[in-house]
Amino acid sequence: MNIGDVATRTGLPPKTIRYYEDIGLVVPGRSDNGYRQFREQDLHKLTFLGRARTLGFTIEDCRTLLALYEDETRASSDVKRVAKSHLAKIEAKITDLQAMRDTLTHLVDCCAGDDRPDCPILRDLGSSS
Amino acid sequence: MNIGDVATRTGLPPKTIRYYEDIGLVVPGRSDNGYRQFREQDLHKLTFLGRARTLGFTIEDCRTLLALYEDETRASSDVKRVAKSHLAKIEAKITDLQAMRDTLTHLVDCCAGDDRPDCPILRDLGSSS
DNA sequence: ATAAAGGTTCCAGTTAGGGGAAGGTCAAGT
DNA sequence: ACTTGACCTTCCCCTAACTGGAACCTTTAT
Repeated sequence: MNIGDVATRTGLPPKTIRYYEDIGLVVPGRSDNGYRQFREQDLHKLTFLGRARTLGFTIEDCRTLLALYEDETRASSDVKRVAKSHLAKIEAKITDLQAMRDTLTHLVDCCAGDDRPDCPILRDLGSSS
Repeated sequence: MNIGDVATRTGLPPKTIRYYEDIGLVVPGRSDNGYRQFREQDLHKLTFLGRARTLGFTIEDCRTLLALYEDETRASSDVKRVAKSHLAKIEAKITDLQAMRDTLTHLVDCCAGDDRPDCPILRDLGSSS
């Protein structure tokens, strides 16, 4: 299977697939003409990667998860640890963003948004707090 | 005032302050020895930048906001527009992260996390859905 | 005199790819 | 047989917003 077909079937852009080969996440074979040749196994791995990335795992997380995925003797606790650590980061980010949102919402609500120059948003940004 | 003092008073690292000069957000003077000399006005601008960045505005947003801040004749609606656009992006990100969190939470809850290899997390990642 | 603490510039690296150039290959149509 | 267009290849530069480090200079304290 050529890279275009893999791209279609996994939903990943060809560029991304080549990148994943570059950093050693997949190792497709090569045809005589130099084209990459993907097997079902590669496709499966790439699908795995796409799904993990959708869930916000970093590439390094993906590398770890992929190794666990391929290790038939792994302990599920190892996987759970990675997932929980990632989950904690996501929750921290959500908390951060919510704080930003709350502050900004308040400021936006306070701003008249008309032709006059007076603006509570700028007033807040200009204060040291 | 030297960069170190400015760093202390604004909470921004010296590296960041130099970077902001590089990209033209502040233009401190120079002493005979080549050291940057910051005035109160620069300090004020940097504080503004620090606060705006804390609220997640991009550097380009900051550039816009700073220009509005310095323009005594701006319309508050211009500021409000930038803020609302940023707010929308923040809310989109929160929604994204919440979806990730919900999926991951579910998966983590389903995983025994023991010595056995069976793991719903990997099972999910491996499936095309 | 010397050493520590501060300042300077410049270069490289970070994430996870995206854009685009220059060129080789393959299948179809004329 | 030739050409066209779609596909593939490698290569290099670009992104955001800094951070780290090297090599070097200046000021301050001992």
